[in-house]
Amino acid sequence: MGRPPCCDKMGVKKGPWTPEEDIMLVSYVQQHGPGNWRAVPSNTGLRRCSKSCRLRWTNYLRPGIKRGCFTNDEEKMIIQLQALLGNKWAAIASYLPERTDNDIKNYWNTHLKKKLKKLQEGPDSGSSKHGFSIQNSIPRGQWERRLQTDMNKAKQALQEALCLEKPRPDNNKPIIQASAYASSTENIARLLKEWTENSTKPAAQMASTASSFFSGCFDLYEEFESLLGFESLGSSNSDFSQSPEDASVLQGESKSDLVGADHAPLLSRMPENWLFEDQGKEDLALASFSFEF
DNA sequence: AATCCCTACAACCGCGGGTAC
DNA sequence: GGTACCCGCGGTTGTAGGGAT
Repeated sequence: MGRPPCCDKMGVKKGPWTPEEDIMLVSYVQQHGPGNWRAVPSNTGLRRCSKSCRLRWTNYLRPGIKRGCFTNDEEKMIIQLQALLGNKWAAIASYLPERTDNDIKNYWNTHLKKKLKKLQEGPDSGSSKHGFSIQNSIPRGQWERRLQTDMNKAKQALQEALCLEKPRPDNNKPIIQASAYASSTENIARLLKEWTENSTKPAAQMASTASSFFSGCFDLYEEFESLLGFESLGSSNSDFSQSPEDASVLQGESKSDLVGADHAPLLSRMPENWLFEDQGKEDLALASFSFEF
Protein backbone atom coordinates (compact mmCIF):
# COMPACT_ATOMS: atom_id res chain seq x y z
CA MET A 1 0.00 0.00 0.00
CA GLY A 2 1.29 3.43 -0.88
CA ARG A 3 4.75 4.36 -1.91
CA PRO A 4 7.96 3.17 -0.40
CA PRO A 5 9.58 5.49 2.13
CA CYS A 6 11.37 8.40 0.48
CA CYS A 7 14.50 8.13 2.52
CA ASP A 8 15.93 6.61 5.59
CA LYS A 9 15.19 9.00 8.43
CA MET A 10 18.08 7.63 10.45
CA GLY A 11 21.48 9.18 9.90
CA VAL A 12 20.12 12.15 8.02
CA LYS A 13 22.43 15.11 8.35
CA LYS A 14 21.08 18.46 9.43
CA GLY A 15 22.49 21.94 9.70
CA PRO A 16 24.53 24.10 7.35
CA TRP A 17 25.52 22.70 3.98
CA THR A 18 29.19 22.25 3.14
CA PRO A 19 30.67 23.24 -0.24
CA GLU A 20 31.21 19.55 -1.00
CA GLU A 21 27.54 18.86 -0.49
CA ASP A 22 26.64 21.83 -2.66
CA ILE A 23 28.86 20.52 -5.44
CA MET A 24 27.27 17.11 -5.25
CA LEU A 25 23.80 18.58 -5.37
CA VAL A 26 24.51 21.01 -8.20
CA SER A 27 26.20 18.40 -10.34
CA TYR A 28 23.27 16.07 -9.82
CA VAL A 29 20.76 18.74 -10.80
CA GLN A 30 22.86 19.61 -13.82
CA GLN A 31 22.59 16.04 -14.99
CA HIS A 32 19.01 15.27 -14.07
CA GLY A 33 17.31 18.61 -13.65
CA PRO A 34 15.44 19.80 -10.57
CA GLY A 35 12.68 17.57 -9.30
CA ASN A 36 12.41 13.99 -8.14
CA TRP A 37 14.07 15.09 -4.93
CA ARG A 38 13.34 11.76 -3.36
CA ALA A 39 16.00 10.23 -5.55
CA VAL A 40 18.62 12.85 -4.82
CA PRO A 41 20.03 11.55 -1.52
CA SER A 42 20.36 7.98 -2.74
CA ASN A 43 21.76 8.93 -6.15
CA THR A 44 24.24 11.48 -4.87
CA GLY A 45 25.26 9.87 -1.63
CA LEU A 46 24.23 12.97 0.24
CA ARG A 47 23.18 12.24 3.77
CA ARG A 48 20.39 14.76 3.54
CA CYS A 49 16.68 14.29 3.29
CA SER A 50 15.04 15.10 -0.02
CA LYS A 51 13.33 18.06 1.50
CA SER A 52 16.60 19.57 2.61
CA CYS A 53 18.06 19.09 -0.88
CA ARG A 54 15.11 20.79 -2.50
CA LEU A 55 15.30 23.67 -0.07
CA ARG A 56 19.02 24.10 -0.57
CA TRP A 57 18.59 24.18 -4.32
CA THR A 58 15.57 26.47 -4.29
CA ASN A 59 16.86 28.99 -1.81
CA TYR A 60 20.57 29.04 -2.44
CA LEU A 61 21.99 27.12 -5.37
CA ARG A 62 19.28 27.75 -7.91
CA PRO A 63 20.51 29.94 -10.77
CA GLY A 64 19.31 33.46 -11.29
CA ILE A 65 19.14 34.25 -7.60
CA LYS A 66 20.13 37.75 -6.66
CA ARG A 67 21.47 37.93 -3.16
CA GLY A 68 22.15 40.84 -0.88
CA CYS A 69 20.68 44.30 -0.72
CA PHE A 70 17.13 44.86 -1.86
CA THR A 71 16.65 47.92 -4.02
CA ASN A 72 14.11 50.60 -3.20
CA ASP A 73 11.94 49.42 -6.05
CA GLU A 74 12.05 45.85 -4.81
CA GLU A 75 11.25 47.02 -1.32
CA LYS A 76 8.27 49.03 -2.48
CA MET A 77 7.04 46.19 -4.61
CA ILE A 78 7.27 43.75 -1.73
CA ILE A 79 5.32 46.03 0.59
CA GLN A 80 2.67 46.70 -2.01
CA LEU A 81 2.33 43.04 -2.93
CA GLN A 82 2.28 42.00 0.71
CA ALA A 83 -0.59 44.41 1.29
CA LEU A 84 -2.45 42.94 -1.64
CA LEU A 85 -1.63 39.27 -1.29
CA GLY A 86 -0.82 38.87 2.38
CA ASN A 87 1.95 36.53 3.43
CA LYS A 88 1.87 34.65 0.15
CA TRP A 89 5.62 34.75 -0.18
CA ALA A 90 5.75 32.35 -3.09
CA ALA A 91 3.28 34.49 -5.00
CA ILE A 92 5.19 37.64 -4.15
CA ALA A 93 8.45 35.98 -5.13
CA SER A 94 7.03 35.15 -8.54
CA TYR A 95 6.98 38.87 -9.27
CA LEU A 96 10.59 39.22 -8.18
CA PRO A 97 12.14 36.43 -10.22
CA GLU A 98 15.61 36.97 -8.82
CA ARG A 99 14.49 36.65 -5.23
CA THR A 100 13.40 33.55 -3.36
CA ASP A 101 10.30 33.41 -1.26
CA ASN A 102 12.47 32.65 1.74
CA ASP A 103 14.60 35.70 1.05
CA ILE A 104 11.58 37.94 0.72
CA LYS A 105 10.01 36.46 3.82
CA ASN A 106 13.19 37.05 5.81
CA TYR A 107 13.53 40.57 4.50
CA TRP A 108 9.94 41.31 5.40
CA ASN A 109 10.28 39.92 8.89
CA THR A 110 13.61 41.54 9.67
CA HIS A 111 13.38 44.86 7.86
CA LEU A 112 10.08 45.88 6.39
CA LYS A 113 7.74 44.82 9.18
CA LYS A 114 9.84 46.74 11.64
CA LYS A 115 10.06 49.72 9.36
CA LEU A 116 6.32 49.87 8.83
CA LYS A 117 5.62 49.40 12.50
CA LYS A 118 7.94 52.26 13.29
CA LEU A 119 6.15 54.42 10.78
CA GLN A 120 2.77 53.57 12.24
CA GLU A 121 3.85 54.22 15.80
CA GLY A 122 6.03 57.22 15.17
CA PRO A 123 4.77 60.77 15.84
CA ASP A 124 5.40 61.77 12.24
CA SER A 125 3.84 58.61 10.93
CA GLY A 126 2.10 60.39 8.07
CA SER A 127 5.10 60.35 5.84
CA SER A 128 8.65 59.25 5.70
CA LYS A 129 11.88 59.65 3.89
CA HIS A 130 11.28 56.26 2.32
CA GLY A 131 8.44 57.67 0.35
CA PHE A 132 5.46 55.89 1.80
CA SER A 133 2.68 57.38 3.83
CA ILE A 134 -0.02 55.96 5.99
CA GLN A 135 -3.54 56.21 4.73
CA ASN A 136 -5.35 57.09 7.91
CA SER A 137 -3.57 60.39 8.18
CA ILE A 138 -5.19 61.55 4.95
CA PRO A 139 -8.91 62.30 4.46
CA ARG A 140 -10.67 59.26 3.03
CA GLY A 141 -11.66 60.68 -0.33
CA GLN A 142 -8.22 62.03 -0.85
CA TRP A 143 -6.35 58.88 0.00
CA GLU A 144 -8.72 56.73 -2.01
CA ARG A 145 -7.87 58.79 -5.07
CA ARG A 146 -4.26 58.67 -4.10
CA LEU A 147 -4.47 54.95 -3.61
CA GLN A 148 -5.88 54.54 -7.09
CA THR A 149 -3.02 56.60 -8.48
CA ASP A 150 -0.56 54.54 -6.50
CA MET A 151 -2.13 51.32 -7.71
CA ASN A 152 -1.78 52.46 -11.29
CA LYS A 153 1.82 53.28 -10.62
CA ALA A 154 2.29 49.93 -8.95
CA LYS A 155 0.79 48.19 -11.96
CA GLN A 156 3.10 50.10 -14.23
CA ALA A 157 6.07 49.19 -12.07
CA LEU A 158 5.02 45.56 -12.10
CA GLN A 159 4.66 45.57 -15.85
CA GLU A 160 8.06 47.10 -16.26
CA ALA A 161 9.54 44.63 -13.86
CA LEU A 162 7.94 41.73 -15.62
CA CYS A 163 8.77 43.00 -19.12
CA LEU A 164 5.57 41.49 -20.43
CA GLU A 165 6.01 43.17 -23.76
CA LYS A 166 9.25 41.37 -24.48
CA PRO A 167 8.65 38.48 -26.86
CA ARG A 168 10.18 35.12 -26.27
CA PRO A 169 10.21 31.86 -28.15
CA ASP A 170 7.50 29.32 -27.37
CA ASN A 171 9.81 26.41 -27.05
CA ASN A 172 12.45 28.03 -24.93
CA LYS A 173 12.09 25.87 -21.86
CA PRO A 174 15.05 23.59 -22.51
CA ILE A 175 17.18 26.59 -23.40
CA ILE A 176 16.26 28.30 -20.20
CA GLN A 177 17.10 25.19 -18.30
CA ALA A 178 20.45 25.06 -19.99
CA SER A 179 21.03 28.67 -19.08
CA ALA A 180 19.83 27.94 -15.62
CA TYR A 181 22.42 25.29 -15.04
CA ALA A 182 25.09 27.45 -16.53
CA SER A 183 24.15 30.18 -14.14
CA SER A 184 24.13 27.63 -11.39
CA THR A 185 27.76 26.98 -12.09
CA GLU A 186 28.30 30.66 -11.46
CA ASN A 187 26.64 30.35 -8.08
CA ILE A 188 28.66 27.37 -7.03
CA ALA A 189 31.84 28.77 -8.53
CA ARG A 190 31.34 31.96 -6.56
CA LEU A 191 30.70 29.94 -3.45
CA LEU A 192 33.79 27.88 -4.01
CA LYS A 193 35.86 30.96 -4.73
CA GLU A 194 34.84 32.50 -1.44
CA TRP A 195 35.46 29.25 0.31
CA THR A 196 38.87 28.85 -1.27
CA GLU A 197 39.84 32.36 -0.31
CA ASN A 198 38.82 31.81 3.27
CA SER A 199 40.20 28.34 3.67
CA THR A 200 43.67 26.99 4.25
CA LYS A 201 42.48 23.40 4.19
CA PRO A 202 43.85 20.97 1.61
CA ALA A 203 40.29 20.60 0.44
CA ALA A 204 40.61 24.08 -0.97
CA GLN A 205 42.61 22.54 -3.77
CA MET A 206 39.69 20.28 -4.59
CA ALA A 207 37.42 23.29 -4.49
CA SER A 208 39.64 25.09 -6.93
CA THR A 209 39.56 22.12 -9.27
CA ALA A 210 35.81 21.91 -9.00
CA SER A 211 35.55 25.61 -9.63
CA SER A 212 37.50 25.17 -12.85
CA PHE A 213 35.20 22.34 -13.79
CA PHE A 214 32.11 24.46 -13.31
CA SER A 215 33.75 27.33 -15.08
CA GLY A 216 34.30 24.99 -18.00
CA CYS A 217 30.66 24.02 -17.94
CA PHE A 218 29.79 27.68 -17.98
CA ASP A 219 31.87 28.24 -21.10
CA LEU A 220 30.16 25.33 -22.78
CA TYR A 221 26.75 26.73 -22.05
CA GLU A 222 27.81 30.16 -23.25
CA GLU A 223 28.86 28.58 -26.49
CA PHE A 224 25.62 26.66 -26.67
CA GLU A 225 23.63 29.82 -26.16
CA SER A 226 25.56 31.80 -28.72
CA LEU A 227 24.95 29.04 -31.23
CA LEU A 228 21.27 29.39 -30.63
CA GLY A 229 21.40 33.14 -30.81
CA PHE A 230 20.61 33.82 -27.21
CA GLU A 231 22.11 36.50 -25.07
CA SER A 232 25.19 35.35 -23.31
CA LEU A 233 25.06 34.83 -19.62
CA GLY A 234 28.21 36.84 -19.41
CA SER A 235 26.27 39.99 -20.02
CA SER A 236 23.58 39.20 -17.51
CA ASN A 237 22.76 36.09 -15.62
CA SER A 238 19.27 37.24 -14.92
CA ASP A 239 18.01 38.32 -18.29
CA PHE A 240 16.58 34.95 -19.04
CA SER A 241 14.02 35.44 -16.32
CA GLN A 242 11.98 38.13 -17.87
CA SER A 243 8.59 37.00 -16.77
CA PRO A 244 7.10 35.14 -13.84
CA GLU A 245 6.50 32.25 -16.19
CA ASP A 246 10.18 32.13 -16.91
CA ALA A 247 10.83 32.50 -13.24
CA SER A 248 8.76 29.44 -12.57
CA VAL A 249 10.91 27.50 -14.97
CA LEU A 250 14.00 28.87 -13.36
CA GLN A 251 12.84 27.75 -10.03
CA GLY A 252 12.31 24.27 -11.27
CA GLU A 253 8.97 22.86 -10.36
CA SER A 254 8.78 24.92 -7.25
CA LYS A 255 6.40 27.44 -8.71
CA SER A 256 4.73 25.17 -11.18
CA ASP A 257 1.46 24.83 -9.40
CA LEU A 258 1.41 28.51 -8.80
CA VAL A 259 1.72 29.18 -12.48
CA GLY A 260 -0.69 26.43 -13.29
CA ALA A 261 -3.35 27.46 -10.86
CA ASP A 262 -3.32 30.87 -9.29
CA HIS A 263 -0.63 32.62 -11.15
CA ALA A 264 -1.57 32.09 -14.77
CA PRO A 265 -5.05 33.52 -14.33
CA LEU A 266 -3.49 36.37 -12.45
CA LEU A 267 -1.19 37.08 -15.34
CA SER A 268 -3.97 36.75 -17.83
CA ARG A 269 -5.77 39.45 -15.94
CA MET A 270 -2.83 41.81 -16.18
CA PRO A 271 -2.48 44.61 -16.51
CA GLU A 272 -5.71 46.32 -15.74
CA ASN A 273 -7.93 44.04 -13.76
CA TRP A 274 -6.32 42.00 -11.07
CA LEU A 275 -5.50 44.76 -8.66
CA PHE A 276 -9.07 45.91 -8.44
CA GLU A 277 -11.28 43.11 -9.62
CA ASP A 278 -11.87 41.53 -6.26
CA GLN A 279 -13.94 43.94 -4.25
CA GLY A 280 -13.50 41.75 -1.25
CA LYS A 281 -9.84 42.59 -1.27
CA GLU A 282 -10.46 46.29 -1.48
CA ASP A 283 -10.42 46.78 2.24
CA LEU A 284 -7.17 44.97 2.45
CA ALA A 285 -5.76 47.15 -0.27
CA LEU A 286 -7.10 50.27 1.35
CA ALA A 287 -5.50 49.25 4.59
CA SER A 288 -2.18 49.21 2.84
CA PHE A 289 0.33 51.94 2.36
CA SER A 290 0.71 54.21 -0.58
CA PHE A 291 3.91 55.14 -2.26
CA GLU A 292 5.43 57.96 -4.17
CA PHE A 293 7.05 56.22 -7.07
C1' DA B 1 39.01 41.39 26.88
C1' DA B 2 34.75 39.38 28.11
C1' DT B 3 30.03 39.24 28.02
C1' DC B 4 25.57 40.38 26.52
C1' DC B 5 22.30 41.70 23.15
C1' DC B 6 20.60 42.34 18.60
C1' DT B 7 20.29 41.40 13.75
C1' DA B 8 20.21 38.72 9.64
C1' DC B 9 19.47 34.72 7.33
C1' DA B 10 19.96 29.72 6.41
C1' DA B 11 17.68 25.82 7.56
C1' DC B 12 14.15 23.16 9.81
C1' DC B 13 9.31 21.93 11.04
C1' DG B 14 4.62 21.05 10.34
C1' DC B 15 0.77 21.24 7.50
C1' DG B 16 -2.15 20.71 3.35
C1' DG B 17 -2.93 19.40 -1.42
C1' DG B 18 -1.98 16.21 -4.84
C1' DT B 19 -0.89 11.65 -6.29
C1' DA B 20 1.20 6.96 -6.72
C1' DC B 21 0.32 2.56 -5.20
C1' DG C 1 -11.36 4.01 -1.64
C1' DG C 2 -7.70 4.08 1.61
C1' DT C 3 -3.02 4.74 2.73
C1' DA C 4 1.48 6.55 2.49
C1' DC C 5 4.31 9.55 0.42
C1' DC C 6 6.00 13.72 -2.38
C1' DC C 7 6.15 18.43 -2.86
C1' DG C 8 5.47 23.22 -1.89
C1' DC C 9 4.42 26.69 1.33
C1' DG C 10 4.43 29.58 5.48
C1' DG C 11 5.95 29.89 10.19
C1' DT C 12 9.57 29.29 13.30
C1' DT C 13 14.09 28.31 15.15
C1' DG C 14 19.17 28.13 15.45
C1' DT C 15 23.25 30.37 15.05
C1' DA C 16 26.98 33.30 13.32
C1' DG C 17 28.55 37.86 13.27
C1' DG C 18 28.73 42.50 14.81
C1' DG C 19 27.94 46.20 17.97
C1' DA C 20 27.22 47.86 22.70
C1' DT C 21 28.31 47.74 27.41
